[in-house]
Amino acid sequence: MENDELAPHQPTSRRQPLSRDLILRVAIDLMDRQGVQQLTMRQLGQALGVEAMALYHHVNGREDLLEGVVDLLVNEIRIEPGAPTPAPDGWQGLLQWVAHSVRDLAVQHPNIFPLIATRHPAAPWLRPPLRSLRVVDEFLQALVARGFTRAQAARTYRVFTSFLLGHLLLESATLGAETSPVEEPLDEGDADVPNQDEELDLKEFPTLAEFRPLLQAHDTDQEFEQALEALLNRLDLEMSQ
Amino acid sequence: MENDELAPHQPTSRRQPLSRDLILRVAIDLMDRQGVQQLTMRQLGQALGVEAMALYHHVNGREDLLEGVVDLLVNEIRIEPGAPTPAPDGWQGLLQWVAHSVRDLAVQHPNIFPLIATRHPAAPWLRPPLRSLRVVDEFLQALVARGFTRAQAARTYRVFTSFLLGHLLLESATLGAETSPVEEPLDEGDADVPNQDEELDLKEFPTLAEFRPLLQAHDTDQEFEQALEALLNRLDLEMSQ
DNA sequence: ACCTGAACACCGTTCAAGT
DNA sequence: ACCTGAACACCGTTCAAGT
Repeated sequence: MENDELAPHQPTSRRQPLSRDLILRVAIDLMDRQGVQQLTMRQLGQALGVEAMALYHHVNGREDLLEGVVDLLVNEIRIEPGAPTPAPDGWQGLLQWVAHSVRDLAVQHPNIFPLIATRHPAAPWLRPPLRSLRVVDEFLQALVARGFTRAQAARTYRVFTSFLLGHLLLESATLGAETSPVEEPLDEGDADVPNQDEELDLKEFPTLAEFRPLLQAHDTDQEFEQALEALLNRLDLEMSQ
Repeated sequence: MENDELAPHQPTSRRQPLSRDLILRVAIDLMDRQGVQQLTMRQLGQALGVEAMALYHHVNGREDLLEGVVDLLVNEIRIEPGAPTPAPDGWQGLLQWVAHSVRDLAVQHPNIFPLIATRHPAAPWLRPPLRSLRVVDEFLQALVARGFTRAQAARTYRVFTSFLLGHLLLESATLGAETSPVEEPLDEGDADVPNQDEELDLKEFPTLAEFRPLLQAHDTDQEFEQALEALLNRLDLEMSQ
């Protein structure tokens, strides 16, 4: 019943030597399960079979740890597909590929994506979620290689990051709502109405009550594809002017 | 040189009686200046001329405080203009109005907007930044009043919130980067190159170095208007099908 | 070289006690 | 009714000391 129930990443036996990379990966694992705020240096140390203070030899404090986690995850984004899949030869295909690559990241780490979305990048002209130098460099190069002028590529970077951030932050929030426990304030006096999981008083908002089924019933995948399609059309229009 | 330099909201003289609303407003004031993370119950108490423990009579802990701040700010969003300005009679005019209303909020509180963007709403079908029951109710009603079917209104709510979140979170991040101090890790050995404010090593990324001026030079206002325009066109197209 | 023990300066939060 | 003092169980982080 205590809080040491989460299985440590390593069994009690031998442990790997500490390294920044190992620390970051275990941190990601813990954050995926509990959320970012609940991750503690002491808990992270324990999961690695080490005292918390040992982490400071590989990581420059908690802020640096979070920065490292964000950087590691963002750098997993692939701008061009790997060997088996051929590189898309049109810019539309490229943007589709990148969009899905980033979406996979958001869906796999819904509890961490808000951190990626809100941490200040190294420079103000870097925009989450494409906020690592390597990734942005590759992205812009890939667009230029497909015929964009530099001004068009820069503009596309801005429009595209806005699109990804809006859609994926909302999608990850929905996914994260189940995983990440939000402590209930407790006690309401009379626990009379046992309204399922969703305890929400819509008496004052009849319009909203009417709309509720419509608001929850929607196809996330399809809407992402549609919005992406609309974005590509818009860019196509701008390009040809 | 200590940390009690920020002027308390009240002069040392007499102070107003404590209330949830006053507490929230002072909290907002402090968060605007220092960022969310740095706000402490003890510091907030001090700014109100009171011990931290006194806050717990009006606010249900720190989480509830943050929730209250988000709720208060989101409820400042006006769906229809007030008395002097006439209500827009088309849905395009309505969405324009709301978009600017939300944008004002983001620009006035760039340090708090990430909190609004990432906190889990009361229900999974509520989407930041339009995440208060009253605001969403009014929003949907306003759309229906302008001829939308309910399905169209619900869909517009989703598309519109995605749009706002993407654009405004990125805009507020740029604004917040100046206000919110990020502690520098310090010491790099040789402090040889005194490169202005922006200390970033682009040697490995020549493409990026080339692009940098293009990436920072852009008109935020104009791009917001253009993107909004494009969104309205897209919705218009969908409507007429 | 890498990790630990003990300590410091903080947190949020509780609760009995004051007025 | 509302606020305070003192205390509890935590934090992140430091630093001298161990091996």
